[in-house]
Amino acid sequence: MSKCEQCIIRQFNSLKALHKEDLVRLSGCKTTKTIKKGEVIFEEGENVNGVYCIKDGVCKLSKLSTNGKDQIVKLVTKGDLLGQRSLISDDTTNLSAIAVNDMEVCFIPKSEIVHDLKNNVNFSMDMLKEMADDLKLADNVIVDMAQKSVKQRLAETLLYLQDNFGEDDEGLLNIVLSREDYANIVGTATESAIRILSQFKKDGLISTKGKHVKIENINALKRME
Amino acid sequence: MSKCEQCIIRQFNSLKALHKEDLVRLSGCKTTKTIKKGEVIFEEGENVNGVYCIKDGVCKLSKLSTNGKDQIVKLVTKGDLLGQRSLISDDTTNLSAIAVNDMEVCFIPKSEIVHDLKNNVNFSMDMLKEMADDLKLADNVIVDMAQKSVKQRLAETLLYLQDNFGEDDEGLLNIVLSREDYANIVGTATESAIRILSQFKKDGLISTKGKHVKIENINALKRME
DNA sequence: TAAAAAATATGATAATTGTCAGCTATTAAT
DNA sequence: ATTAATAGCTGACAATTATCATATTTTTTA
Repeated sequence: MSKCEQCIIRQFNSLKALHKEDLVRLSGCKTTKTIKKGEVIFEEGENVNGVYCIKDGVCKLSKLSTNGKDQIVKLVTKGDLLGQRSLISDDTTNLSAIAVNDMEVCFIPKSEIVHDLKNNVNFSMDMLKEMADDLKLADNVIVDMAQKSVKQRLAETLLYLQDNFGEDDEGLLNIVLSREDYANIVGTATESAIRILSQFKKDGLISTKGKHVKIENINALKRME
Repeated sequence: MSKCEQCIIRQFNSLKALHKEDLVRLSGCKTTKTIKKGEVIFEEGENVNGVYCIKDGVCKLSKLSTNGKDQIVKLVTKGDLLGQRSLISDDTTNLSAIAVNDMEVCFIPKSEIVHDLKNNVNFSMDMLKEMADDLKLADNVIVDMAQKSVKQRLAETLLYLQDNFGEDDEGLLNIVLSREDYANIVGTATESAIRILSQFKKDGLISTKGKHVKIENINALKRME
């Protein structure tokens, strides 16, 4: 069993504010899980009762709309925490979390996190800061959803993926999403997402290799925003 | 000059977690302002350098999209705090705040709030909780923007206004917005908002008296969601 | 490996929403 | 009180996006 105090992942999230003795304590009660692509980590309305620290992989946070379609609100990845929002609000989770690829995560029980929030100002302040940053990002998403066309949102999504996940040596995006996922991120019908991606391909903005996407003309995509 | 420790407004926000001596300190450095309808409290990109506690009135938080249109992200009202997000992120504000009607607010300098955040766990935890709740609401707005029609969003907005601002003895909503404001809340063209409100009127879902709106058939509005 | 299932792709069409123009009513300014 | 400015309203039309139908390709399962 790996030890939190030796884990470098914590440097990327609020857990970095914890002291060595706290990390040792967390190590003692955390559980490490492997999650297969497509597996549900938790579902909207559930009690999560803790926080996941993502050691590897990516998952999508989505919410079912009354029209029966899933909206992906956020992609959460290596280094991020998962489940803080509902833990802090002492609420069931408002989002479902589903693995986009194989993941490795550590689950830390709620009581431990609450203990540290109450006893370590640096930790709670860092968590507060993360939350404030998330809120700013969410505001930006709201504005994009409300004011931009599907084409613009899809272009932005591609740039976002490039920025956040990078590309491999062939230039292919380091994250693979289904067309349905793309549609659920930009909030459109799957057919519309497919159509626009095809158009982008025709126009030389992107190319594809199987399900992998490569950005060919980043400036043209940026100009669409 | 009124005193924070005697002000009942603080019961409605995180300031309730402060102790009497802290409130006395805040009283000494806060400034009370009257803001006229339409006045700008702060603008996107500015340094706010503190938090506003809203004693009376309503303001809209909006963001300018690249297409030149304003998107109203949130309405902030009596009892709410304003400016926490950017204070905590130590960032310029991402939103503009404009008074929807005449307001009375108290401005508390950043240094004071930061002092209390670091020294009063109850205060920082409450702030964290507020932020988490805001994030949940923002997620809901994202899903609505992405998945619902303009008509559905407008119906929801009317119900939201009814819930949050109530109605007077004639049944008129206790908040008056321009058609442009309605459009900027739901993220549509002003003409579209006008058209749909007219349709709602024809269908007997609402009635209007000048700029005041009255909800006539709440169930029909709810059924649209 | 063959069959079944799922994902991707594309066309046709309908529904929704945006844009532009012009007009009326209301509010503000002189 | 009159004029100017703003807000509200409506029609016509264009653009965007959703829906439904149907191939085709890819992936999964037996």
